Amino acid sequence: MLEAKLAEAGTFKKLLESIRELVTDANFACNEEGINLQAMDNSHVALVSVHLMASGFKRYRCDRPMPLGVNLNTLTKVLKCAKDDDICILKAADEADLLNLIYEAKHSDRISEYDVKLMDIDVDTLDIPETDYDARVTMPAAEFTRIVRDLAQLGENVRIEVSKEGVRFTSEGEAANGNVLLKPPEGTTTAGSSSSKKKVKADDEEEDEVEDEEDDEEAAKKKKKVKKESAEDVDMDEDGESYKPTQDEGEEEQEPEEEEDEESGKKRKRKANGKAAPAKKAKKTKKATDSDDEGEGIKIEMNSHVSLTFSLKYLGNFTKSSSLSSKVSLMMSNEVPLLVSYDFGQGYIRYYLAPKIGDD
Amino acid sequence: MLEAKLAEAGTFKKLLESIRELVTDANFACNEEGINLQAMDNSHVALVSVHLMASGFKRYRCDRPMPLGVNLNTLTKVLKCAKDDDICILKAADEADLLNLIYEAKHSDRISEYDVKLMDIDVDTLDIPETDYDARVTMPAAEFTRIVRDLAQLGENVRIEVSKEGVRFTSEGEAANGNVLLKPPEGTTTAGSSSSKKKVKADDEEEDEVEDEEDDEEAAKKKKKVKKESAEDVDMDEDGESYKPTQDEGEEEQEPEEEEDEESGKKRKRKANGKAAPAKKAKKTKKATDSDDEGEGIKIEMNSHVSLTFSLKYLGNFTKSSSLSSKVSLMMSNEVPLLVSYDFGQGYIRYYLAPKIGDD
DNA sequence: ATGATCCAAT
DNA sequence: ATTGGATCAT
Repeated sequence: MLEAKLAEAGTFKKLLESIRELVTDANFACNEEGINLQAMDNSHVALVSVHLMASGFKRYRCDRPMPLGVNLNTLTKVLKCAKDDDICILKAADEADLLNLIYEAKHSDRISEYDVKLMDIDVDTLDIPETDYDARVTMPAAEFTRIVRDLAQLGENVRIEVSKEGVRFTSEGEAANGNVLLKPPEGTTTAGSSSSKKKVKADDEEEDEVEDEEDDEEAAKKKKKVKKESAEDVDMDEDGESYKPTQDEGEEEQEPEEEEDEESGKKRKRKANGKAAPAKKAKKTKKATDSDDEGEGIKIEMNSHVSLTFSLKYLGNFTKSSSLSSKVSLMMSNEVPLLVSYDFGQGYIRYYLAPKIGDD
Repeated sequence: MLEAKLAEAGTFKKLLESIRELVTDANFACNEEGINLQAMDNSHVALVSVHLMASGFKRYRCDRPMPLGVNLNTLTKVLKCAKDDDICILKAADEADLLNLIYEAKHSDRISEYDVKLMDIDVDTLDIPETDYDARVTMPAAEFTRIVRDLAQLGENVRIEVSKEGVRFTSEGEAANGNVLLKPPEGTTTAGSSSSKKKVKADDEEEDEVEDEEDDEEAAKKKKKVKKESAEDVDMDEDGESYKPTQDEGEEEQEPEEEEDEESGKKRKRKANGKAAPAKKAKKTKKATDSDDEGEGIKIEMNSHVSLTFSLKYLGNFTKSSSLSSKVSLMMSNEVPLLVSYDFGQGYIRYYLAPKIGDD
C-alpha cells in the first residue's frame, strides 16, 4: 500500500513533463525509501533515473515494494489537471490496478481525484553502478540549456572537453562550426577552500601541489576520482547529525553546523533556526560557501582531461529538467556514458547518455 | 583581412533577423569604409541594401575590399548564439573560406567562437542611382508597422497616396476596405524655416511659384526633387547655414519659430535652446534641426502628388527592421520603386519595392 | 525580450 | 511525422 503526500503537485508535473517525450511507459518503483523510476528512452539510447526520497514528501508510507507501471502520457495528462501549488496525494492499494491521485487546492475546498490505470511493464531495471568520473562540471542549468540549444542549430553532435582551460562545447555542422568555452572563475578548478565536503576536491594532481600540506586521509581521498554524490547529499542529511563528512576535516573547516547548512535551502532554514543565534550569518556564509548548489558560477572538477561527443538531440531533451533545478552537473569519463544530473529538494533526475564512438 | 568589433551583437542580430526571410544568400562587401550588403529578395521583387559604416564599430579594419558570401540562414543561426549584449568580433582572413565570429560575454568568462562557411555568390550588385523622389514621408517606425499589419488583414495590397492632405494608406479586401490617413502637423509639409538645410524643401513646383524670388543657387536646388539623404544629412548640413527655406512665405504663415516647434516634441525643446544661445550650440542645433531622425511626428515632403500600390506582404517584411530604428522614411515617385529606409546609428537598411502596375 | 503554442510546409 | 516559421502571451 502506497500513500504519498506531496506538498506541491508542481514538482511532479515538471518531472513528468521533462521525461514524457523520452519515455512512454515506466514503472514507479515504490518502496519505503521513496519512489524510483528508471527507464531507457524509446530508442534505447539514453537512460533516465528519477528518485524521489521519502523524506521529500509531506507524508510517505509504503509498506512493501510496489512497481507501479504507468503510461507517462496518461499520467502527464492527469497531472495537468493539478495546479502547481495543489497538494498532491498518490495512493495505490496493494494489488490495485489503479494509481489514485488526489489534488487538494491549498486554501480552498476543491478536491480532485483521478485514477490512472496501471499496467505491467517489463522490468529491465539495471543497477547503475556508482561510477567515479574523471570530470564533473556544475553550472547554471539555464546556461547549459542555452549552449545545447545554440549548438544544436549548427550540428547534430557536441563534443564536450574538460581541460585545465575550462569546459569547451564544440559542434561542427555543414554550414558552420562553433564552440563555447566556459572558464571557471579563478582557482575554482582546484576546489576553492570553502567548498569543503560535498564535493570531493576537484584536484588534478598536477595542479594541486599546493595541497600537499594535507594529511594522509585527505591525500587518500584525493586519489579517488571525482564522485557523483549530489544525490547522496540529502541522504547524508537524513542519517543525519551523526553522519560526518569525512573529507572536509582536512582544511579550512567551518563549524559542522555550517557545513550542514550547505545542503539545500529548505532544510537549511530549519537547521539554522534550530541552531540559532550565532548562526544567523551562517546563512550568508553558507550561501557564499555553497558554490556547489548556488550561485552563478561554473565549477569544474577534473582528474584528467576528457573529451566526449554526444547527440545534441538527447541533451536537448534532458535540459527540459531545468525547471526543476537551477543547477546541473555533468559527469564524464572518457568512453563512458555521460551523467547529467539535476538535483532538487526532493530528489533528483539523472540522465545517462552514451558517447558517440570515434568522437566524431 | 577583415576585423570588425561590434560593441553589441544585438545590432547585427536584428539586422540579420530582419532580412533573412527576404534573402537567403548575400555578399557582405567589406572595404575600408565599412560593410555593405545588397541583394534582391528571393523572388526578385524587392531589393535590400544594408550599410554599416566603419565608424560604427568599436574597431574596424579592412585592408582591401572583400566580398564575403554567406548563407544568411546560417549566419542568423550563428548570431542567435550570441546574446544581445555580447561583444561581437567579425574576422576573415584574406583568402579565407570562413567568416569567424567571436562573442565575448560582457561580464563573464564565456567566449564563444563560430565559423561560418563562405560561398561564392554571383555578384549582381547594381548601383542604385541616387534617385530623387517626389515625396518623402518620415514617420515613427512603429506606426508604419502598425499600419502595414492592420491593412494586411484586409487585403493584399496597399495604395499609398501622398497629397497636400497628408499620406493615405488604403487597402481594399474582399470583405472590408480600410484606409489610414496621416496628417502632418500643420505647416510641416511645407518645411518649417528651421528645418532648413538637411531636408531639401518639399516643394512641388506647381505651388511654389512664389519662390521665384530666390537666387539662382537656391532655384537650382529646388528643382531637384526631394532627395533621399538620410545618410547624407550630415554632409548637407555642412553646406548648411546659407540654405534658406523658400516655401513658407506662402500661406497662413506663422512665425518661422513656431513652425519649427511644430515639428517633433523632443527636438523642439532643444531647438529652442539652440536658438536662444546662438553660436555655441551649433552642434546641437544641427541635431535639433534634424527633425528627420527624431521625434514622434510624421513629416511629409512632397513635390507632387504620388499614388502607388504595393504588396503588403513585402512591406510587412520590411517592417521587421523597426527594431533597428524608431523612424522610417518612405520615398516615392510615381511608377518608381518605393524606397523604405531605416537609419540607425551605425548605418542603414533600405528596401526598394516596385509598385504594382495599374495601381490596383 | 524570451518562451510557448499553433499552423503550415516538406 | 517532423521541422520550421509566425504569432501570441508572459
